[in-house]
Amino acid sequence: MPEGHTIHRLARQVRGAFLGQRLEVTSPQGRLGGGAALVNGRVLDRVDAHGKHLFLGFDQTWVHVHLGLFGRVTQGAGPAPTPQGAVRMRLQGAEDYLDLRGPTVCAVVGDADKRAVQARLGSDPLRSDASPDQAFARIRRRSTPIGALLLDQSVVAGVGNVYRAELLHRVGVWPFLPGRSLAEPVWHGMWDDLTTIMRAGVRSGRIVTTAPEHRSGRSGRVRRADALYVYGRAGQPCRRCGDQVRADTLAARTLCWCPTCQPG
DNA sequence: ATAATATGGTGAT
DNA sequence: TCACCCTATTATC
Repeated sequence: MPEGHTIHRLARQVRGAFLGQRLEVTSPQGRLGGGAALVNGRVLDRVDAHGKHLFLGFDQTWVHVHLGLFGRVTQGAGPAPTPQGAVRMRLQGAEDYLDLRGPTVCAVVGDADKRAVQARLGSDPLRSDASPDQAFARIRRRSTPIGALLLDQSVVAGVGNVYRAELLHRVGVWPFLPGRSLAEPVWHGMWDDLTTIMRAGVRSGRIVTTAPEHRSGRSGRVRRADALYVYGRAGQPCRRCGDQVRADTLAARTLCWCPTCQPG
């Protein structure tokens, strides 16, 4: 679930259900620990998403959330039921409640801490203040493969293993191309495409990158097996050219790519 | 029942 | 590069 689109969608969801409300904030199974008392009973006045980080604002005091690989959020109507499993944070608003489980980060922080986190993050294609030029400046001074730089959150914030693989395939870029060898027009094409597919992800709540002509099912909802070009498809035929999708480890994660569509 | 796996990240070696 | 944290789902005995 959690790449940048998930976090921005979550931010939208939290704004819709809780913004402007005085919230009951509790931490049934720890994590927020005593921090819950610092924001409990206060008004949620801002919700900010940057890359994979979410910040819930209570007048300069923030709850910093990072879902990591396993984090999940459930929201429901009415008063919250007895917590099931390890609920790390629970919000109770006027009409809805929200439970957070399995996050890598869930902590109450100040303004300065929030700024420090964001200072470490690169441009987020889903934010209005995003700068593709800043990202490119960081890419072009590295010899690291572009496939690794895309996962580096200080270069581009919000890209995960699925968007990395799908973007590289859609734009036909060789994953091992050194950052400094990436031509500027190619980067701008990548940025635009990334913005498109990530915005679509926020809208639909899932990652779908295939064009209709590359799906087996012609109509209706896009089937799970039809949604992606290469991610998770090692050894299977490329949807575009039929060549075998291969898998390599890049930046400590498995990257699937097509040697024909993405030549070196 | 147990193991492996996963869309993430940090800190030690 | 590895160990480790966090959890749910799927695969394998």
